[in-house]
Amino acid sequence: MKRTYGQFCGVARALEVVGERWALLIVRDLLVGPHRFTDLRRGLPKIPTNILAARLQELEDAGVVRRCALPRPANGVVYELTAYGAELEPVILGLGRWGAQSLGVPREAEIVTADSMIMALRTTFQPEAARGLHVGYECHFGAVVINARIADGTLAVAAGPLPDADLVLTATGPINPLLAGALSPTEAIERGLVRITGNPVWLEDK
Amino acid sequence: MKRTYGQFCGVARALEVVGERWALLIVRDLLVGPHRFTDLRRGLPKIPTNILAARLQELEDAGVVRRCALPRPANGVVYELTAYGAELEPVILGLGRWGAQSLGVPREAEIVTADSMIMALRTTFQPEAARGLHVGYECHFGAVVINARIADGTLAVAAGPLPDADLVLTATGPINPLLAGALSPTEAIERGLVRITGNPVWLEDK
DNA sequence: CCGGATCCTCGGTGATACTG
DNA sequence: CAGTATCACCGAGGATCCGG
Repeated sequence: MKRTYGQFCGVARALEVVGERWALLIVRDLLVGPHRFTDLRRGLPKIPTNILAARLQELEDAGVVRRCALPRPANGVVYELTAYGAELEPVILGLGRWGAQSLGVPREAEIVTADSMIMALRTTFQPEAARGLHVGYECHFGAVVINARIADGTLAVAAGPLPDADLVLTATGPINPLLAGALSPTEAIERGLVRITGNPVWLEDK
Repeated sequence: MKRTYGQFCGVARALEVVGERWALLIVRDLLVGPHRFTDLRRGLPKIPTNILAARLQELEDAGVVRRCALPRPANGVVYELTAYGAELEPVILGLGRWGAQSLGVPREAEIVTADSMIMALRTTFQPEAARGLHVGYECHFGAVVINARIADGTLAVAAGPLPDADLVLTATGPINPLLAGALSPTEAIERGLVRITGNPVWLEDK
C-alpha cells in the first residue's frame, strides 16, 4: 500500500509515481540513455543503494522504467525508460530550466556529473537557432567532458570527448546564467566564464 | 540545514525547492489565485496542518510564495505565488498532462477539487484552436462547478457557475482521456462521458 | 471560523555493512 | 557488479488544542 494524495488530479497522480525523493533524478539520468545500477549510483553519489533499488522497483511497477538483461559481451542488467517514461522529458527540462535560475555557484562538495550536464545542454537547445547548422562541440566542465553534435536542427549530446570537434568550450566560472538561458554564449565569453578553442565562427547559439 | 542532493544541476536544485511532498500541489492551487490557509487546507484534504504550515514557510523562504495581509474587509492572510513561483506553471501543466494518462477512474475516497479541475482545463487548452473564439462554458464535475471563458485566443478559468454560459457541460463518466487530450470533446459526448446543455455550435475544441 | 502550534506515532530515508 | 540487511533518526501523518 503506497502513499496517495487522495485527489483525482493528473498532477497528484504524477507525483504519486515520480514524486518520491530521487525518482526524477533517476529519470533524468535515464533520459540520457540506458544505465546500469552502478552507473546510476555513480551519477547520484548521495543515494543509498537500498533507496536506488526501491525506486527502480517502483518505477518499473509503474511502467516508467524497464529492466533489461544486457546484450552479449558483458552479463548484467540495464535500466531504460519506457516510452511512457520518456514522455517525462519536457517536464524534466522545464524543471531544470526553472531550477537553473537559482543554481548559483556550486556549493561545497557539490559535484557535476556528465548526465546532468547533458540534460542541461538539451534544456537550452533552441531548434530554430540551429536550423541548417552542422557543428560538433566538445564541452569541459571540470573533469567532465561531453560532446554535442548539431545536425539538421536537432541536437545529440553524449558523454566523452569529440576528437573532430569544431569547437572546444571550457567552463571557467559560474555558468549558471548560461544554462538558464539568461546569457548568450558570446556574452559568457566576454565575462570570462567560458574559454574556447577552435573556430569561433560556430558560435551562433546553442 | 536542509536536505540536498549534492549535485550542481538545475533539476536537483528545483527538486530541493519544490520536490518535497505536497509542495507542487500547493503551487498548483496557488496558480489558480491567492489562497488562504484554510482554502489550501480544503483543497488538500489529506495534508496535515503542520506540514502545510512548514511547506508554506519553506516556499516563502525560497521566494516561491509570498505571504500577504488580506485587503480591507476581512482581516486575514493570503498566500500567493511570486513571479518566480508562477514560472512553474509549464512544469505543473506538463506533469498534469503526463499524470492524466494514468489517471484511470477515481479511487475510493478520492475527491475532485475545483482548483485541480481548473488547472486540468488549462492543461488541455490549445490557443491555436481558440483563435477568434468568444465563448463561456460552465463545467460540472460532481458537486464541483467551474467556469471557463475563451476570448481572443486566451482562456480564463475560475471556480463557480457562469450564469450567462453559452454551454453547460456535465461529466457523467470517466473523463480522464479528455483531460489527457487523447479524446476530443465530440468523441467524449458520443461515448456518454459528458452531457451538454446549450448550443452545441460552440463545441469546437477546448 | 481562521491560522496555526503541539504532541505522538510510524514508516521512509539515509548510512553502513554485508553477500551472491 | 548488483543488490540485500540492519539500524538510527527524522519527517510525514493524525489528532488535539489554542489565541485571535
